Amino acid sequence: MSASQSLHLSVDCVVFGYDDTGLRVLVIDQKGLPDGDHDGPKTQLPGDLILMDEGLEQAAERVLQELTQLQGIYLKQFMAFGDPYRVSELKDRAWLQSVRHLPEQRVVTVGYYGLVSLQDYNPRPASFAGGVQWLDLNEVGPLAFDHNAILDQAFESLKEQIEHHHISFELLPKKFTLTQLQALYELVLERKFDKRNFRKNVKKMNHVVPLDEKQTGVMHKPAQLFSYHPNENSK
Amino acid sequence: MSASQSLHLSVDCVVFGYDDTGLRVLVIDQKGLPDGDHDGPKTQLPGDLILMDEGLEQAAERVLQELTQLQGIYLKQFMAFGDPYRVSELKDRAWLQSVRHLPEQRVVTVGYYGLVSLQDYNPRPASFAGGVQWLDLNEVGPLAFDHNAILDQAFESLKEQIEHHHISFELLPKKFTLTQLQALYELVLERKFDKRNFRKNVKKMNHVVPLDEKQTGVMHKPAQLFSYHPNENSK
DNA sequence: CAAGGTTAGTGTATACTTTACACCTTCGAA
DNA sequence: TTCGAAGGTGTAAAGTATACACTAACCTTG
Repeated sequence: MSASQSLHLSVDCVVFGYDDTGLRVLVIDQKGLPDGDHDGPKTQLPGDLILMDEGLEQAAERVLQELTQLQGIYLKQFMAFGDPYRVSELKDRAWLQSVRHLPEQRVVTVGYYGLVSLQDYNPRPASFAGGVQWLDLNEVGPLAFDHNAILDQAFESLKEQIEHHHISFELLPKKFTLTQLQALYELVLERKFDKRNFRKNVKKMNHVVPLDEKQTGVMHKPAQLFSYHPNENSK
Repeated sequence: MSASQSLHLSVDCVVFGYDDTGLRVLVIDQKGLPDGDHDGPKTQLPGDLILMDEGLEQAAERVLQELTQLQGIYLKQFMAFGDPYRVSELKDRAWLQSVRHLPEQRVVTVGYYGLVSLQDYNPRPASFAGGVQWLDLNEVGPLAFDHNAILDQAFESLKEQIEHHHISFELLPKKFTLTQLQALYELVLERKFDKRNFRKNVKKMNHVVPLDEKQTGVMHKPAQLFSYHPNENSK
């Protein structure tokens, strides 16, 4: 019954970044791939095997830090992916052989999605060896392994969570305008909102508080800035 | 970087069963425990290591079948649990030593919750070697490992899912009354509903269809029976 | 410095949804 | 026949969601 196993466990991170130009996902190049005779995809989600003494979320944090320099961002587990052959497709062989001791080994992965404001964080992706890119969500090409499926699932989870939990603010700068907030909701939920109705709803939320400050450097009427205060529950 | 690992992966199942007496969870005795000098908990959620060539959901199905005879029930993955020390507590040592080759080994587990109608399925739990019990949700004592936390998380997920997906019917007999449906919602969501309003809402759902049949054998006005038809979407 | 471009910001009327609430019906048992 | 027990039904009032159009404030350019 308790069969002897030998499999690996990894975490993969789907990091969503937002700024006024849209919603993006962080991908990394598969470094160490010998140039030449491979035509499979060369990008993947940041992920790696977990270490023996670290927890899952801890592993996700470490992997992100190591591969992308990102630190301290919101992370949430959304699903484990354990198809026995998820890393065995032909297209992925070359890279695994160049990187793993046991490239044939089954790998189960736990997916985390991360949220980050591209404006506040400015994570200068290209600073690290091995390219790091922010791809527009609608222009993500084929990724390694089952990473396209993992990405889709992450986006589904984000959609479900954003309406019921206060996570949208993780994607926005600390000080944001209501137009930014609305645009974010429209991108994630893939539908439009009426400006006046949207603002009416926001004003009912006591965790979104107006600041004594306005936008600067814009060539139009500057907008009021708001910020997120998690514990403004009563009042 | 791609650290050599040696850890095990398991699935654990939180099977919720419902009948007119309430909502229950399936637990099993830790069989093979030497009697005597252990005073830790003796029950746990059904779960086991996954086999090398099976998927996660497949493993959950197999484990349930092996340990509890249950087959073909609704199963949904809800979370992976990977604390490095989740199976290392003192209370759990004795059992692991009696069952595993490598009792000290770290085990990451993927949680599935299952739903079953106790009335239709009648899974005669005690029929299998090693006790299988349906515990009332409010009377679950301490379980092995982190299984109480896993159970709590499963129940949270159930609450979130039941409102937006058509899973309540998995807990009900094929033919059910609106009172049964309402009682189920009240148990899961831990709040009361107004009978008339509840029924108004149900009647808007075209996937709940009335049958030409009534309850029998009750000592009061017999209720209309309904059943669930997944694909009654338009009309 | 005036005009034009651009986004910010605001209120009301209507449709829809949610809530609160009480009485008669139908069966089996006594 | 009566009684106990759950089944089944409608309406009014409150609250929520939707649709919709104009003025305000800043920057830029001529």
